Amino acid sequence: MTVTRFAPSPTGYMHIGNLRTALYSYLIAKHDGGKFILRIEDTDRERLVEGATDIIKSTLAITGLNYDEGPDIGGEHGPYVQSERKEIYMEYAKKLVDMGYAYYCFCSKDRLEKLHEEDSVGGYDRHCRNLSKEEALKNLKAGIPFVIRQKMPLEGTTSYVDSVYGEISMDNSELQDQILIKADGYPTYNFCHVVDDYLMGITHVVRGSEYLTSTPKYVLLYDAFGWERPVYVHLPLLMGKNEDGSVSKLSKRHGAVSFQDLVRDGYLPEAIINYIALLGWCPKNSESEFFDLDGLKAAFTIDGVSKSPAVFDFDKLLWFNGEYIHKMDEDEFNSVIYKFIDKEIPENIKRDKMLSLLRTRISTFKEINDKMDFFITLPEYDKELFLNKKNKISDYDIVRSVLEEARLTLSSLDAFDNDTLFASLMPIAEKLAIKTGTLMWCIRIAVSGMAATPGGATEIMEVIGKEESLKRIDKALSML
RNA sequence: GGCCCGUUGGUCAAGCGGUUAAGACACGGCCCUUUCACGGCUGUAACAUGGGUUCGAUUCCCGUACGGGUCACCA
Repeated sequence: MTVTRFAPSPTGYMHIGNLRTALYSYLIAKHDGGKFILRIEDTDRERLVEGATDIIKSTLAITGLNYDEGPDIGGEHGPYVQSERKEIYMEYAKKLVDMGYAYYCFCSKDRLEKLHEEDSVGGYDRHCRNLSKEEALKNLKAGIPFVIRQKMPLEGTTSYVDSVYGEISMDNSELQDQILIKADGYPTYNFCHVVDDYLMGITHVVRGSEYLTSTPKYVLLYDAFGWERPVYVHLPLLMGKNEDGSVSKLSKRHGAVSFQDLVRDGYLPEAIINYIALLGWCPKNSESEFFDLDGLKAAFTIDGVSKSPAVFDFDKLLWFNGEYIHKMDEDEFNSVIYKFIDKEIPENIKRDKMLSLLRTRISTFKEINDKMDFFITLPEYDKELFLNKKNKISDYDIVRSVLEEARLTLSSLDAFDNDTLFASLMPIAEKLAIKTGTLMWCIRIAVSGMAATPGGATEIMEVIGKEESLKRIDKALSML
């Protein structure tokens, strides 16, 4: 059975690149009807951020990436938080020492720093690699702080097969004797993820391609223990476009790059998932770009994963989001949008009508505020706005005639819905011998103060009501 | 700098030895229309570069350039 995991570090918010990794990991498991595990990698006690785990869990819950095993819900391979598994790692590290694949190192941090200064290339000089057992034991007994390092082969090469990048080979001389257990007794990522992946039965290790060159070290660990190596699936990185046109790893300076930022800005989780699924992966035989989670589960295969880094395109996300919003039904939309409306809506305004006008014209929920402003208060505008070449309005005489006629008609109306308004106003066009467009243009400008509006003149009037409509027409008349 | 990986329009990308080199976003035009949006139609725009291999290379191999990643008691 395919078993994958998402193993984030609780160091803050949920970066969109992390989310994509989680998504792909989930999809690889679920495409095969396998299991998806959540594991919290909190061995860096200094970078720990309170609440970060909750953000991870809530993000997975909101996006529907439900895990079969993990913190809270448990499972047969628990615990799922690495800090609670501390002893396990030490046990395995000692095993490695006994087998000759690792060793105790008593070098102080000061010594290492000095080493680093002297040798600009960096790296550890393997000072303690050949310490005798007796010496090591003596140091241990004396209570000298230690770390445990992996003993890399000095010669030869190590290679493995990645399922997206193919065979990766590294000269063993490139491999540092990396630290497995830190001086504080906690394991490093380099070690504990291998132990956990093995213990938890992970069959496919899915992660960003920044691990491509360190994986030989992990593979060596599997080999040392005699464990079967997992399938590696390294993902191309997500990039952001810089102002100067260059690209670099997607980060905060590129804008809203966390899931919660995006949600706060009015993006739909479904749209975010749909968009990032397509960043670095392409379905086979695709006719549509729209996928919900079930669709992705069915379509996702590793051979569709791309090797080259992908630039995160906010424009396309925006488009996706708009499409998702436009597809929502009104009730659904209305139940979500109120959270984003940050101003009072006056009594005279027909709220539902206004929202339905706006719904198909926004791409994020947040846009609702700016777009509904003119309903609430008439913007300042110049009377030149009435002049319009296409409608053959070149002077204000015709505008005045239209508005005076419209005012007369409107003030006698009882019903003020779109159909009634349209039917009542149309005769004016005939009377003044002008086109519908010309007629409505004048009225729309008067009641909106804008050249481009959501909805036509009569729709806008229905929303703002009779009194306000007349007031705005009077205002226009007084300007002319 | 060493090592690893990558390179198809501005962006995401299909392609996997012979194609008029798809499609989507963005951009331009036209149509629809009481403006805008939606929708429909349409246009501009790409195989980094030099060598091979081959009857034939975007596709395979090598070099170069460019881009990215990595060289932590971070993950």
